Amino acid sequence: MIELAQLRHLAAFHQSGTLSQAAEELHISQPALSRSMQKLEEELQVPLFERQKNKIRLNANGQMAVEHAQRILEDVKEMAEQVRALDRRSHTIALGNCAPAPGWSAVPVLSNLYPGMTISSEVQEIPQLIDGLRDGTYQIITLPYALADEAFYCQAAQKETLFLCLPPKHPCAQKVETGMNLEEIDGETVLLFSTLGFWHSVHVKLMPHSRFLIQHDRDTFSELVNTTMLPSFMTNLSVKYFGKNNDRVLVPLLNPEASVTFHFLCRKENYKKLKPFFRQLPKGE
Amino acid sequence: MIELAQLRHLAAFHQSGTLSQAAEELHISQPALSRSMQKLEEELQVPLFERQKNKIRLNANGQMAVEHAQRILEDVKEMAEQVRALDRRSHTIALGNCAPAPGWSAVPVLSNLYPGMTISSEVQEIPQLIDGLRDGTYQIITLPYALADEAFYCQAAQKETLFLCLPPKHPCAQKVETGMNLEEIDGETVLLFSTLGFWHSVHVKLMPHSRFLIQHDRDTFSELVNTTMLPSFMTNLSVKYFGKNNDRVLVPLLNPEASVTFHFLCRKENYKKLKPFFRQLPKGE
DNA sequence: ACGCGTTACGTGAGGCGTAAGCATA
DNA sequence: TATGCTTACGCCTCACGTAACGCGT
Repeated sequence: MIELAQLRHLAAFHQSGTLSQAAEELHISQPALSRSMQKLEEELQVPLFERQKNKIRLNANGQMAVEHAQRILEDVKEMAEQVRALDRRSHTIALGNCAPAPGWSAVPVLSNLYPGMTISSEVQEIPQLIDGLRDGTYQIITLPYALADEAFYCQAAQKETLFLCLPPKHPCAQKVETGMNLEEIDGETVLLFSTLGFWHSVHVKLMPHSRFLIQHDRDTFSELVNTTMLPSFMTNLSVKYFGKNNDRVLVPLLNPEASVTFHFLCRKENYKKLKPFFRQLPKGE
Repeated sequence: MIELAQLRHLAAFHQSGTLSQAAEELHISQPALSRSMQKLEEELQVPLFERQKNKIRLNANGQMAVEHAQRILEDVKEMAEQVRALDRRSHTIALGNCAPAPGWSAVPVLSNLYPGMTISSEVQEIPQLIDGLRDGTYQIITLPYALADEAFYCQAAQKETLFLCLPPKHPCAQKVETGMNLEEIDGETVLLFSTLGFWHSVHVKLMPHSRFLIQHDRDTFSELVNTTMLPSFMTNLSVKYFGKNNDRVLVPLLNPEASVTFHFLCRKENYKKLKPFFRQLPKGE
């Protein structure tokens, strides 16, 4: 019976060109490799090498055998990877979010309800979220709107409201009671924390003339908020989950886009398992 | 390291459904198989089975693994087959003929010139011969005409001439000196020996109204030739190689199609090796 | 009680490394 | 002389079979 060890040996010889070198790379002795190849020839009932007294090289049969061997070894590797990936998927609940906030509330709930499961949570573009829910990349996704789809269960959850975050001396800070429209500061440079998901597109849409200084490090971001006069954003949820540890004024925004209700979706066939999660989702603000 | 033995064991289990039965089919003990599967799981770092106390079955991981395993085992089998086939080809000279006669002369010559080589000779349709020469199925082919092709070397050899083989009392038997045209007996039932190659199409073309009683067994054919009044065919070459052991009259045929010159072809890159053969080919009749 | 799967234990085949031999550059 | 492949020989691992056990039907 042909064994993978022999194919590994053959492939190694093909790479190295000599038995001695291949043996070294395989961490076996050179005679062992020599015998292994002899046995492979025996089992195929076909010579794979042209041998001279102290020289050996692949013949046409051997070259064809090497090609097959490489493919087979690749396939074995792929088998291991795919099976491991499948197993991994069965132990993880993948959550795909349109913005950071839904993850803040959902991840702890999932961890509690499904101990032993790995919970993954990431922010992604909306079309990829929907595709991902369909193809199994995600078990749960969040959208900033309701989506009617035969294959999906969809439930409304938290509402997130955007506030402009201004230094007290900013001209607009006085509108803290009345609220304001985002267009009023269009053109001003704004500090943003990265991976805001769909919120980013809202900003770009309502403030087409602004420059956005995107910070990927949370500490750097906080530092900049405190040490510059630049406007930035907070939301009811970011305050709830991370607090508001600065002296900035939170001015409500009157644009309808500044307030959304997150919806959690899963494939209908998964709803049964995820029901406890959906029942425990926070509602309202 | 995963080994093919483990994949064979896994596939066997999938087929059988129980370890005991699979072990029996594999001709190993049931505990050995149990351990083998445990080791495979260990190497994949993933459970492949759902185990109850005295029950075991594949889980989702296992099912995926089985599919991969089956494919891999198929590929290994195919590797062996293809390598063996390649080796076989390198030890055989495959001769493809448009009619039986060229093989009669060529095979002994090839056997002499290339001892140790297996000589295969078969009759095939002309288009398949040409394709086969191109794709390596044949090293040498014979055609009833010259073929000019950049890739081929082509050399004329023997001429074969068709005779009508009639019982002495047949009305046409008197034309043994003058010769006759095949059309004169169109409509009569004729005895044919099988695998005549392109000759068959000649018969059908010149005698469209005749019925052909095709015999695949040479003894039966000879028997029928001798015991019936039916016409049949012989050629200068069939007489030369097999003799004419009956009392039939051989009437020459005047149709131009009744006489052909065989041409032997090989791919130009093979000509060097086959040169001795081509130089020893019989010429003329 | 029987069938099936796992664990325990001793054994033997087979693959391994070392050493020696031989041919070539 | 150095390099590289093969053969000889003894060792040791590892996969095997037998036996014993546990559990469910």
